[in-house]
Amino acid sequence: MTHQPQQYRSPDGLPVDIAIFTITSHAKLGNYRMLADRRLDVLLVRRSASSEAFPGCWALPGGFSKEGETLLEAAYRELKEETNVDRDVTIEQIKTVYYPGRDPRGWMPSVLYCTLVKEAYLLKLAADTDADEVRLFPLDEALKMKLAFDHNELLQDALNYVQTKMMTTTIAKQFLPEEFTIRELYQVIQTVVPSFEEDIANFKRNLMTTKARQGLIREAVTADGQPKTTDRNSNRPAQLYVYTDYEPRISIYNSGLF
Amino acid sequence: MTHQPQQYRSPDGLPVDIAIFTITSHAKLGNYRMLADRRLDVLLVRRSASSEAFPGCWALPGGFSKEGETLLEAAYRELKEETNVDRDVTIEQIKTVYYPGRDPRGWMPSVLYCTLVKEAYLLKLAADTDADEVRLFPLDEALKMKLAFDHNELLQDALNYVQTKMMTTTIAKQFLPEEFTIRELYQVIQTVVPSFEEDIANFKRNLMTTKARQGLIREAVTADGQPKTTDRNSNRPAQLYVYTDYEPRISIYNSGLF
DNA sequence: ATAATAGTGTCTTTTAGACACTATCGT
DNA sequence: ACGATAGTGTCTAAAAGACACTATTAT
Repeated sequence: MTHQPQQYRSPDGLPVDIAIFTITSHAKLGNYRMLADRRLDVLLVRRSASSEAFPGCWALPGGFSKEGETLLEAAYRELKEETNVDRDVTIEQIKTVYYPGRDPRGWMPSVLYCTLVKEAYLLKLAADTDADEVRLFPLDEALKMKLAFDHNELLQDALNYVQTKMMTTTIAKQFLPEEFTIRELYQVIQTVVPSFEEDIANFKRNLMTTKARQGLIREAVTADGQPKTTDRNSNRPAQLYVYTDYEPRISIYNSGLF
Repeated sequence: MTHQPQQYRSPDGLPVDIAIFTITSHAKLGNYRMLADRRLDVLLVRRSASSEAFPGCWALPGGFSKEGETLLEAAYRELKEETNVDRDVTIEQIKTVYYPGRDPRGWMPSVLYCTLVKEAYLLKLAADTDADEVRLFPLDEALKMKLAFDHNELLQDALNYVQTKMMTTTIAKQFLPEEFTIRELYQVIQTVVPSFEEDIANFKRNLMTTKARQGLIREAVTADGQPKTTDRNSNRPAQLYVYTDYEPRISIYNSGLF
């Protein structure tokens, strides 16, 4: 990389880190079709053994934004480099950290992003990459590890952000297929925010029939207008739903605390 | 791809901009004590006529973070430099922008912060500074001006952030005295989020008696345990309240849309 | 008495929560 | 018939919303 001498010499990019979350499914054994267990995972990469700082440590993926590239573009590039995901995923900026001593090597801010990726998009990951270099960790496990730099804090910040957004926006859709069942929606919310608990019958009614949430999701229908169902979670088919583009401005799943 | 050691020298700071909001009071004329009108204002500074970029333009205050200083410390320093406020105010980070061509002079990201300052803290501002260089603008006016750089967008982002937080957290307290009336609280919310409208009698009842919001604010009492009142807004004294440290995790003022 | 804000009371509708119950399907 | 999930119905309690009413104070 070349640069012009200036009053202060500066890089043409900024360091960008990204927390890539996914929900993995773990089928239960049994004679009947049952709901899979689900778990929140985060993708970490291992720093090379010859790294100057934190060699061999697991860390959030990241890199420098390049000349002519926005920060968000750099985040998308990182995502693609690590997971080969090059699809319609949303990436959001969480925060920027910079304080003296953050990196033993000197000046090193970091702009933290996060994204929620459907499990299906990551199927190739296991096949294509060396699991000793890039892999998904269960979130609670990752939080207990000693990550490089201040990545434990960054990961916690990202988690808090996602949990808040999960209860106040429709980001659950990023973890769900286009068409999903009420139970799947409920399960996604609970996987991200375990303290969310509600009678599922009431959950459905509150979601579908109260004024403030009317139109948040609607029933999926086939080409000829018939209700669309799936039997992927149970023998008895269940109604599918889709999100509309309505974004309520409060906690969208109940009107009290969660 | 993780961070590479840098091959180039770099600045030891980052540019920091700060949106400083306040609510100004404007007393109405009349023979009786009346509630003041309130308005949301933002502080802007004028760039010098000899600036290389955007000379003479109004802009959000900002500057570079210094060596040995965190970004947040830099934001506090900026706040003090512009307003002489050196008190218990909260400053929050909103976002970081960086994209090619943002600054005609070259590399220029910006880390945007915002803060809410009580009007009382800014009383000296008018006296101490040249109003042609630093002054408060009504927010709607500021949004219509042609500000330097991308500060129109930054200001809008800051406003959106504050509006969202106003409805989902207790930041209203940053605009209020320690002890305030229900009406003052209501007025602050409405000043920041004009679409918030509610029968004030119901507002009070919902705030004080519903389970999810129980304990959010409580009645102020004197040393001997008597209810504390004020007559600053009306001839009839009104009960004062204080915030507790309870932070509900939903829209805290009603359970529907706002 | 009046103007202004503070505060109470009551009635109706909507929403929340608990929980028992029925339905469907593959094995 | 059974296991599992899907979905319905009903009763009670809590909350929201509309709105009329009373209270307090300086002038």
